[in-house]
Amino acid sequence: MAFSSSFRRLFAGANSLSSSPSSCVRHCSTLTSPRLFVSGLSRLTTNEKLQDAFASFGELVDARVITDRETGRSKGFGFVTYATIEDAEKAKKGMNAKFLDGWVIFVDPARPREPRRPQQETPQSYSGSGYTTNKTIGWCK
DNA sequence: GTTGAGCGTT
Repeated sequence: MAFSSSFRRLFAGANSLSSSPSSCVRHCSTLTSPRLFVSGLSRLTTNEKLQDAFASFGELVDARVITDRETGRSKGFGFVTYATIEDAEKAKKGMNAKFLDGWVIFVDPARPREPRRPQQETPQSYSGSGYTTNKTIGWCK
C-alpha cells in the first residue's frame, strides 16, 4: 500500500505545524493575590451579604463593601480576601457572573493598592549570598 | 426605593 506513506507524511506535517512558538500559554489561571474585586453589587448589598455569598468557597479573611463616606451607601463594589489563593480562585470562578440581590456581579482579581508608606516590614528575604529568594506564587497542578 | 462597568479604609 503506497497510501500509508503519504498519509504518514501528511500527519507528520500537521503535527509539526501545531507547534507554535507564541503558544507558550499554560493552562494556569492561578491568581497572584487572594484578594478579589467584586463589582456589580446592588446598592442594598452589605458586607454581611457579600460575606455570606462568598463564605462557601473557602476561608474568608475579609469581605467588605465599599461605601461612600458622605452618604454611607454602597458604591456598588467591594473586596473579598481569602486565606489562600486557591479559595479565591474557586470563588472567582464560582461567583463570577452570578446573581446577588438581583444583580449580576463580576469577580476579578483586585489590583494591588498603591505602595503604602514604610509601615509594613519589607520581607526582602535573602538567600545568604546576596541572592533574593524568589517566592513566586503560582502553584500549577 | 435612585439601575452603574466602578479598584478601597483603617
